[in-house]
Amino acid sequence: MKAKGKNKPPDQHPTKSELDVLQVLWKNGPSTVRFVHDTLNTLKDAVQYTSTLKLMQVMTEKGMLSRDESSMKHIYHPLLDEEKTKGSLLGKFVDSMYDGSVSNLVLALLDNEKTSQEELQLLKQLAKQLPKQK
Amino acid sequence: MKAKGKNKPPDQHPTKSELDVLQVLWKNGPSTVRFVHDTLNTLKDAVQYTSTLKLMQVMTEKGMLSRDESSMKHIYHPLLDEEKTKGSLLGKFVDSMYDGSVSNLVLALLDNEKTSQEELQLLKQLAKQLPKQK
DNA sequence: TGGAACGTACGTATTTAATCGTACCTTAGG
DNA sequence: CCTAAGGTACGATTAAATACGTACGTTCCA
Repeated sequence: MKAKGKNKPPDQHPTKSELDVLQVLWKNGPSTVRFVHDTLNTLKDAVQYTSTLKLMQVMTEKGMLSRDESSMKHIYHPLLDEEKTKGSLLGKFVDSMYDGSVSNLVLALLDNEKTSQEELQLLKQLAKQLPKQK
Repeated sequence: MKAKGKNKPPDQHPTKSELDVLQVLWKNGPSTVRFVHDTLNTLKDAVQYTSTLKLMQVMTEKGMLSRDESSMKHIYHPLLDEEKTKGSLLGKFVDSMYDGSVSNLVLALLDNEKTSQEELQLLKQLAKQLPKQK
């Protein structure tokens, strides 16, 4: 037997912490709690192992993850699709921040420090041709 | 006297609800609780007036808003700058969702349903020239 | 003039995310 | 065998965001 989840409706949106866990699984494939925990805490503030364990157990109850319990070290699998999930979150973000207008978002990128010089040049070009704001 | 706030450090990031309030103030200028409440609840799930009132009072304590109490109907002013606040939130979003890569975000927009046909055409053009992912 | 309509003040309940501590298994090695 | 290392299970706690109810003040006009 493998990949045994508590089959609940895989609905709701992940929280910030849950998204962090999902990112690790999407990027590295099904993993143990230990792996996810170590990966996240190399770069972050550091949290107890049991906190990560609990988080992932709760996510499993919520139907976001399933797990393979066949071996002692459980392997967790993401049940949410990366593209769909991110697409949905992006949509919500655009709605609440930019009035649902992708054009507005692109314009905002022009002023954002995350945007590289190279990207900036291209965006400026694009901006000139963008349709009027919704 | 006017615009009296409890002068606290105007730091931290707004929550979802707080952002909603700020959006109304940024868009319409300083307003009463009544106006903000009605504006938000025309389009949303509906919450009690006192909930909005309390939220805005708490935001004032946090230093996100100041208020003019000279008339009975208090007028609330946003203390956070719209561009700076949104820019910061956008940066965090790009970091947690797209590895800090604006290019990745733009690519994601190609598949998002919020993107109009018109915008889509332009984005496709842009995408071809985007720098390699970070 | 009195009461409906509309405001604010404020204590508090509810919910949920996030974090731990502790108890208890399993396994490999000396 | 027995114990240290490393897992899992689970109850409990903390902190913050949300959401109300109730008390009470002001205004205006029927």
